Amino acid sequence: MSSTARRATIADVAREAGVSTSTASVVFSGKVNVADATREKVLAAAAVLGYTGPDPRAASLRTGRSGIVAVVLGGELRHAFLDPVTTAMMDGLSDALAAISAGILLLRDDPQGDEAPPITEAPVDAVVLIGCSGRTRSALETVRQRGLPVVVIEGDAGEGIPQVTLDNREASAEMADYVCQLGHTDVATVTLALDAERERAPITPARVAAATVDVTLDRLAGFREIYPDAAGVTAAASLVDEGMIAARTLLADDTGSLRADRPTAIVAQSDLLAVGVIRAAEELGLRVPDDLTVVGFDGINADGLGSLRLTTIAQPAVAKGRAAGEQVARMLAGEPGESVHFTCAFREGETAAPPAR
Amino acid sequence: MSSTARRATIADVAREAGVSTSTASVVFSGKVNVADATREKVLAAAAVLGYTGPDPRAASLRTGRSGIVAVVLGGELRHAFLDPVTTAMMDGLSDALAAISAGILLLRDDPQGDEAPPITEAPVDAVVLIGCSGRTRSALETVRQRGLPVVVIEGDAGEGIPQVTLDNREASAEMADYVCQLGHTDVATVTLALDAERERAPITPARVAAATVDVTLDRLAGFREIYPDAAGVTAAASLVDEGMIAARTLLADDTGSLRADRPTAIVAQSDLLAVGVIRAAEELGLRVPDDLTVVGFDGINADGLGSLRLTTIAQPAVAKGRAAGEQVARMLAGEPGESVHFTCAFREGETAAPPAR
DNA sequence: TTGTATGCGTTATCAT
DNA sequence: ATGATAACGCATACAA
Repeated sequence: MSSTARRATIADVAREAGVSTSTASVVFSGKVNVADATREKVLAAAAVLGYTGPDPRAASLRTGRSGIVAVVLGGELRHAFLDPVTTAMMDGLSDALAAISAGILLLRDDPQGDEAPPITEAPVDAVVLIGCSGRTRSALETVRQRGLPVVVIEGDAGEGIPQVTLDNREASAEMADYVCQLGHTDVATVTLALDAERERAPITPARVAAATVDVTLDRLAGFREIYPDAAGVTAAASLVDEGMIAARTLLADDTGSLRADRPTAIVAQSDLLAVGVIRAAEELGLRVPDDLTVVGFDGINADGLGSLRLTTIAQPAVAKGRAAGEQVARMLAGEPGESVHFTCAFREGETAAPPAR
Repeated sequence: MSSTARRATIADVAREAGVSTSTASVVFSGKVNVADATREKVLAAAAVLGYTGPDPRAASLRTGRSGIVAVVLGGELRHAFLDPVTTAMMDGLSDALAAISAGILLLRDDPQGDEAPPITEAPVDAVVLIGCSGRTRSALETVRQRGLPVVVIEGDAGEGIPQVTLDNREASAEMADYVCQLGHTDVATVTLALDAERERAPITPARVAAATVDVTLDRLAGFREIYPDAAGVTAAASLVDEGMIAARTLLADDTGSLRADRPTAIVAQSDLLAVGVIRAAEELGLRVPDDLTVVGFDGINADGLGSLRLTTIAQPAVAKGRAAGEQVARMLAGEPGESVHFTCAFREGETAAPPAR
């Protein structure tokens, strides 16, 4: 606990051991052969001085590598942990990054006061963006100029940046078509947030025009291919509670009683939202799917539905994360990064049926 | 894209601007007053050269700070993301760390091949350990010798390391006592993992003696205060599926039919496990709480129970995470860290009742 | 196999 | 308000 004494450096160790600093350095990095005798000497000296290995800060300045990959998440970190799709992607990502033994630095997207964006101040080797808003773009520009590899999951980061994408539009259209085939003409949608404001409100052309979240727009566009004029509401986040709030505005009036003009089907942009919609519908006395068809998106095997299985579109979330990690690994190895495209799969459940009326 | 050209450094910028490097540096750090005119010159030069601000690696070597706090999680990262208690703690932690604008570096506990432990090679300012096994101890020693602040959540890291603790034993005893008061004499427990092996097996004195996970041991000890001889099974992780597996071994025989000597109550060490126990019990034709009392631990408002509310012990998980973050902040500010102790609160639900027999 | 020399890009101290 | 200088601690090219 001699806190005043300067910590021992590799130079100290070398001196103590009676060797040169480069020899001592090599003992710890193990990149060059060292005679057993000298190694012992160095290790002994290190033990004496309480030297615990190279300082990561100095090493990273020297080598230009920190072994850290930043993952920038849109919205608050707490949402990230609460969203099953995000956790699944993190799962795949951490798996792929473990292969190059890189750590994951969690960074948030938001402004965080008036300070410089954290990405620009963190010693990272690469950056993975997950569903980030336009606000991140400028910080991203900085990162790119520094020559760091960048991969984007579900978003367009501009020219030459490898993306991991999903066929959101096509899959959404397929789902809407399924609902249409069932005979529904009166359909509404509950979407994810349109922008960083995350406002809960009916969808209007003006709001769509000003939207910045591609996922939301793409899924909405697919839905609109089949139902161009359908009503919709935006949720503030992909949460069960948000689905409930949205559903109430679609199904009931201000007094809480069912509206006569309520839709016979609701297409939610996420499974969590769909679960919320179902829960709210049941609270209002509607049976699913008899009185109301509800479909989701993601395929996360949501809990909380009792024995009902949600009709949804399954996306390969873990694979997306892994793909992003693999591209980072490639780029770090000097190879060019490539965009990777994934497709969803329709998954029939028990929450959709022909309309009663 | 002039990839061959060396990236501009602050020295280049200074030269271009016709000022000294220290002046240029100060323009970017903003720590000292600079004449507006010179600032403009420097910024202009930076723009010309495509200089995007100080290199974080060099800055962190110089200042000794990287703005990164490592969070070491026991077990696989994927489990961490799947465990509601962990995500709640991360939530509180990220909140507290945001206050000092530190990023969170996710590190796993496990051996990770034969390489050096990642903590020792990452440029971090502090370390938070969450439920780590003894294996981490040695790596931790290294970190401590480097003088980095360390805080441990639910675990003993030794001498002088601030801990964030929970009254696991007392709370478990309280819960066991509640079950006892209901009249149950035939009670079994489903525990969390005893060690890093995470074996699913009946609890034996030998296994307990060799156990390394304090949380499991403490909760078990509290339970044993009331039911010293009760049977128990360990689960591999805090997951619904694990609870189901454990429950089947307690309630049914190899052929899948109910055992005559089955318990009338099962005390699970986590809510997720309890949900699994309930699900398995229902599959076996038992009604909860009429035929079987099931209680949990954590208070996470688990989904998947239908309208049934779980009788459990609620722990302040978010507060625990926040407390850890606050201690890190304190220690980084030079003040001594303190251990913080939290207590749980019994929460009555609808999954416990007197035994039928 | 070991040693010598140099620079990675900053920022802090001190003087001006 | 600005500038000169010295570390920060290490890893590598090259020589011996």
